[in-house]
Amino acid sequence: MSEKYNIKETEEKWRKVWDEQASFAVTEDPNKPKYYVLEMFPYPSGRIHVGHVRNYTLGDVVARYKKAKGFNVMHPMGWDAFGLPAENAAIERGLHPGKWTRENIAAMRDQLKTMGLSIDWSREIATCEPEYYRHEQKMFLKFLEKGIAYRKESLVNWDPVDHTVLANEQVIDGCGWRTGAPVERRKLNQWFLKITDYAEDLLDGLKTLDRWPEKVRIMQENWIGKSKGLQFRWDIISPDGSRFSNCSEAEAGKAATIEVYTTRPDTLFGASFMALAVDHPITQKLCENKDGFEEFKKQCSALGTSEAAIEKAEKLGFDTGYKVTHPMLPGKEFPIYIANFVLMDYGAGAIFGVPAHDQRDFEFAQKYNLQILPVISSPDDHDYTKEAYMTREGTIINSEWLNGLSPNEAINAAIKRAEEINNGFGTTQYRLRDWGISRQRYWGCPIPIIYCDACGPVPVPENQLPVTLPEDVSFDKPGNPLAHHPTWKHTTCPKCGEKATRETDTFDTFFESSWYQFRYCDPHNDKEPVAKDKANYWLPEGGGVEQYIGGIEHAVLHLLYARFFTRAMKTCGYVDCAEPFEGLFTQGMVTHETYKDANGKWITPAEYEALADKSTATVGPSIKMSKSKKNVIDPQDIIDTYGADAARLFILSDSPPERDLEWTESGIEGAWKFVNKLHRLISETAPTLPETATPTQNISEKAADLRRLSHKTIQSVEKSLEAFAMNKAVALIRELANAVTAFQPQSESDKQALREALETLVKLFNPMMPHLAEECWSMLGHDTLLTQTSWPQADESLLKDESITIGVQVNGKMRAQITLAPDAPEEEAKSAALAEDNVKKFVEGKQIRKFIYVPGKIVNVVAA
RNA sequence: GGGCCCGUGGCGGAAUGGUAGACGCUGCGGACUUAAAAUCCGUUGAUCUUUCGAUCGUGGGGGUUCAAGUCCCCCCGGGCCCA
Repeated sequence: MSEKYNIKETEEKWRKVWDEQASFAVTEDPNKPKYYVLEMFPYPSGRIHVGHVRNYTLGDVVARYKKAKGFNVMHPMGWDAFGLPAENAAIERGLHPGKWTRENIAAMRDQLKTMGLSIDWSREIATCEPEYYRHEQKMFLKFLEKGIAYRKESLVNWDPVDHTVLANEQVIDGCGWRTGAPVERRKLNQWFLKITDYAEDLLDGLKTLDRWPEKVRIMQENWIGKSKGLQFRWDIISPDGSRFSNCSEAEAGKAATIEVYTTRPDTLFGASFMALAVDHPITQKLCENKDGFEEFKKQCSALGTSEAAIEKAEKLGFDTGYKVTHPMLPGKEFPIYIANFVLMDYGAGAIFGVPAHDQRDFEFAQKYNLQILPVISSPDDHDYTKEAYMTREGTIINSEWLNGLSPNEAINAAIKRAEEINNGFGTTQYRLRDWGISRQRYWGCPIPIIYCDACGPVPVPENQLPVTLPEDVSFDKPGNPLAHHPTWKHTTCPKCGEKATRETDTFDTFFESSWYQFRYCDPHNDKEPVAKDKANYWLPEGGGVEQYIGGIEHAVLHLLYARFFTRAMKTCGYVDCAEPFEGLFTQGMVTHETYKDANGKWITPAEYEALADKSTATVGPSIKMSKSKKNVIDPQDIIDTYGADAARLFILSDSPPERDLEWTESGIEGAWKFVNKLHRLISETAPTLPETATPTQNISEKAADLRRLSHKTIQSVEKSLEAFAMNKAVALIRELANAVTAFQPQSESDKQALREALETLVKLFNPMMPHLAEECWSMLGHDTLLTQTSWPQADESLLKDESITIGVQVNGKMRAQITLAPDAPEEEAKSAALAEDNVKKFVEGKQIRKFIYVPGKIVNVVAA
């Protein structure tokens, strides 16, 4: 009767139809509410992985559902196409990064297309193409004009073997990831964006993002790290007891001072040393000609620049021999050290050490035998000889006029006193640093600047944009191929016409992903990044991407940069939007069990399955898929074997999307079985159904039940999808499918109810399994596309049950069940409950003290 | 050290303070089949009980409530972020 479902053929058929009819192409339509669904775009590594499948399936469910609900949905896709892996491929395999990238894009586009995503492919972008990056060069120059971009010297991680700059994540245990050589700290001139100017606004904006996970907002808040503190001065004393002066002759005699910033002025009196950054302006003065200082400087530079590395490293200091006087304790002096854990970039590059209340200071004090004086008595007998007490709870002690206060009171009191004696002032600081955007790389967007000996850095004139990358590059030499290129960087100064050279650095690739949400609105505009009217339709003032979806790993950097960039673009008049992403969802990872063979070597799931004797192998925990652990599943194999719909269904059904999903063979098989079951159900039933699903009078009890379930399921699936609970939506759909399977129509009206149930079912599973849904819709006799059909409307009158079974408790324990109308009066519930044998049994001989009845929910008889 | 999240059957997971375990996977029993696969039906928290049913049960301990997986306090374990 019914043929086996040919998944591959059918899925291909419908994708072709959608494609030919441009079902997902979208334009601005002022008569429809818009809905912008965006998933974080992929890096074109060459093949999609299961994480992509999860990400894009989630987005597609939202996009298809919202489309059916009548929204004008934009669901675009593109490629985060610049980045280091392309250069690595060039070095390892001799492929040009551009060729490698574009081939990968083509391959991955084909793969993504087999997933059946409702994407408007006409909006596809690739950030490595001049059509894209020319606009960010223009924007950069505009930022420069507005003071949002600037140039300054800054520290980088330098690989002395490769002669190259390393990102923090390329520094492993203080060594270059490729060469293994100890990394050095170096100073380079680099370009920065003034994200710190927006720190307060970025913080304020977080409060409006009520459709973001709390966790991400907290992470960003911590990253911005607003703190109130005290900035004040300490006087320097020379080793011979005279007041030190680094001032000019004219000012000689005045004491030199060090500006210090602290968030913990409450611990002021616990100070026992002062520590300066190696590159603090005064450091060189204090250490001139001191034995061992140059050696110490080298040690510090070997540490690299990442906070994590500094945190882990042993705390080392160099004693300058100078002292400082405590501004609040006249006559009290402390040694000045240069310390490896103090960075010029943080605070003022100078700290006063309070070993009892800061862990780094504590470690430092132990090493150099400095006093550890507690100035807060902890409520819980803290052992000050073991570690620092950093909590802001307790009472201030050993602190003169601060004694007896709480730490928070003491902070205010200390600031007040410093201001009174004109020694300092209360101030706000941010942990957030300006965004360094220079990368010494080839495969990125060239920074459009020309350096002229006479004129300095000069912007590339607009008519010479875009500055494109040269194609003929070699990766034979270490370092940046742009810098080695024989001709590319040589040009003339746009101002004076003399010989000049181009900036050979390129932008950090976070630059591209900071504004792509705007580019999708107007992807082929060659005049400007985005036309204002299009931007204002999709991303208006006070609106953003309705649903953005991606991994939690981008919680801070990408999302913060994009929020900043949006503001910078607004400042420059490009757009009116303030917050780019209104709704954010962060999905969990996809994990898989790990396997080791008898020799303790990692083996793949397939190799494990193929073992003759599985007991020789060990099965490890289910962890994030990684090539090194070999627990990777290739989604293409899955789609080829089970079809896109089954892959999508499985990914949605087993776990809530925010949690980790464990990939299992039995899970994907279960999904595949359900796909086939639905197909069988509809292909067998469809021919027996009447043409209309008009509900009729006098229908059977069972048909009425089925109708109620159909309509209740519409409502509950809708609710689940709105709440991003895709796993629950799938469960509800399975329930309806089970009810439909069990339903045996006896009459014409039964069959109409059945048609209604089936059509509802198909519409409801369409967002999850779109190919199958389209096929079933067609089998049900429709010649219009389901993709263009609206979401079913739940009939209010069918959402209520005529009778309902509720539990009866006696003293809070379940004893029986009664069935009555949902709105039955208390008297009726009481008599029904007390008539139950099992209730009688437990009430017998007792007095009913209380009778609780929550209509439609529960009865509780309290008896004693 | 601080902040946030999580802990429910053999497993993934459901449960506006109101019948804990929906839905699925696995297992077990059965139907169909020469046989198997596929499919379909039944069953599947533990213990006790012939049945009806009873007792226990959401990491542990306390509390609030007629009623707690859910709310509050303490503890244990795991994860993430910040120090």
